[in-house]
Amino acid sequence: MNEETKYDPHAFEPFAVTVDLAVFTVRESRLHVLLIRRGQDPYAGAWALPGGFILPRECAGDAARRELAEETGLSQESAAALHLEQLRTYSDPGRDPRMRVVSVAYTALVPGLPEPRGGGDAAHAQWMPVGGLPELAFDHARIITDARERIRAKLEYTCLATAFCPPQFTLGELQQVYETVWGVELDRPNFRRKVLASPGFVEPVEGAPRRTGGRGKPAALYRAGTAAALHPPLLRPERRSERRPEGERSV
Amino acid sequence: MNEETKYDPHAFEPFAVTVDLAVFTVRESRLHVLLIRRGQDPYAGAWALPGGFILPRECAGDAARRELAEETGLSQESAAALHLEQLRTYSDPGRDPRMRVVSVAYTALVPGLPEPRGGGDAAHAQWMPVGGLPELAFDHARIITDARERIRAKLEYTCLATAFCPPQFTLGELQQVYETVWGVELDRPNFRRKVLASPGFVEPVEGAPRRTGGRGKPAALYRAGTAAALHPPLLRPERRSERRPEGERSV
DNA sequence: ACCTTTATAGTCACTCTGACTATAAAAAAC
DNA sequence: GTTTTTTATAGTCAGAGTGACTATAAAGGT
Repeated sequence: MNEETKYDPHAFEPFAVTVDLAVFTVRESRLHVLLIRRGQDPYAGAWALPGGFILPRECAGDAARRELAEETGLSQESAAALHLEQLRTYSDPGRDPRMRVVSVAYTALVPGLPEPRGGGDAAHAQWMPVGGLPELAFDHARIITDARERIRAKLEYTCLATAFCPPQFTLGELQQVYETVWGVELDRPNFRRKVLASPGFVEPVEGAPRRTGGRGKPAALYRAGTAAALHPPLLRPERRSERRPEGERSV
Repeated sequence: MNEETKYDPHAFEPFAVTVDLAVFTVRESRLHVLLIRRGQDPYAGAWALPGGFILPRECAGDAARRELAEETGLSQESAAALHLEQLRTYSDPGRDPRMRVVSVAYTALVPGLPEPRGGGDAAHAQWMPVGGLPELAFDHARIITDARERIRAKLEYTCLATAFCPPQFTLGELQQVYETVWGVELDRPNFRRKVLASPGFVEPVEGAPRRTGGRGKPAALYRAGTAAALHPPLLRPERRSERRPEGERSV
């Protein structure tokens, strides 16, 4: 920042700085986002992303973890273990009708099961499928759109998908994550081959295979590996069809 | 944001919100970043990224464009044409010793030539090679590190590299961008083959080939294509060696 | 003229990928 | 209890993509 010639704290109206959280999970083969119902104006009664003000001695990431713990009833420790990633900052002057609010949006991915139960803010927290969301407060619909696109892209070249899975999971469950987030069907043997060929993506668990509700042959269990990036990347099939038609090639 | 239970503008010390700009260019096969010398404390005399406060009725992106135009002497129009991308927001409570400053960092890529000349803030603006930067003010060294990593990654799967090139460029120049940003040497025929096979990455210009300072065979000229994403991606060679050794494969 | 330099064309083996077939092991249907 | 269905896993094959490399073309330098 170059405040040298412009620094005058009174020359500017105060900015409020908040965090917003786009927390996603996969349930019943559908992507869900965590929403809360607003109790006050503006947008009283509307659904909104969880979030809140950054405290004076707190960075945005800490604020996001704190809000997430508060509003989902998660313990501070399990919130600390979550995959939380800064998405981007929304600063449109009109995005909050009351005052100038700049919001740093974060994305978190959680395994399917945990129901948001909660003390305090979590009273009205609820998972909603991202298809057919209601009207959302502020620019939160935009934030969700951006977050979804970010997740879609990151599944291609990172190991992020395991963040949607419980500590132990089958390759079928991992494939469901990809299929749900990308909205495509993938060939099972090919998916398996690529995942297992990506070093550090998943590691086999030596325990017994699971079967529980499953109708077919029991699947082997895996846990998330240590790698963060995926090489080679797992490209989504759609994009391949953006290929230029034959004969149009340059030179 | 969930201000419903917490909204009290006086409960929080005011936050200042700024933008910081990490503007890169490739000169003489080295990546350079645009820095300005600070005239005032804190960090008087130190080098810093250009940037400044967001105005009351301005979003962060507009502020970034305005500051960039002011501090590089670019016209507002050419600044509007630049590739400007939000990097991330830095909100550490101690990052500015004077007060709580949250800064939204942006990355911009410009073609090699334009020397920052400037009215106003630009008086002390200068391109500095990213290898061996001096001590920087605030957390700006961190911002530059993050920005470089972002650019390195985006060259793989987007057409971003053309933003470093003038309107017309040779494939050799484009390759230099990759080699400079990635810090690797690439095989020229293979690079050529991959770029031309990526639909919409570059388009041939029908004019005469250039030769100017060149010592060898004149190269054909290209301009940036219309595509934003690169399929298939141009993976940097380093990462391939992260491959897991033979025999360690799961299952 | 020759050498050097850069651009461009092409080759070849290897890998990766998508599409597909086959087999195994469980639950559900009969 | 046998058959059918379902899911997991193994394997095959052709085509695309890639790295390493060779060859030729067209300029400037000596």
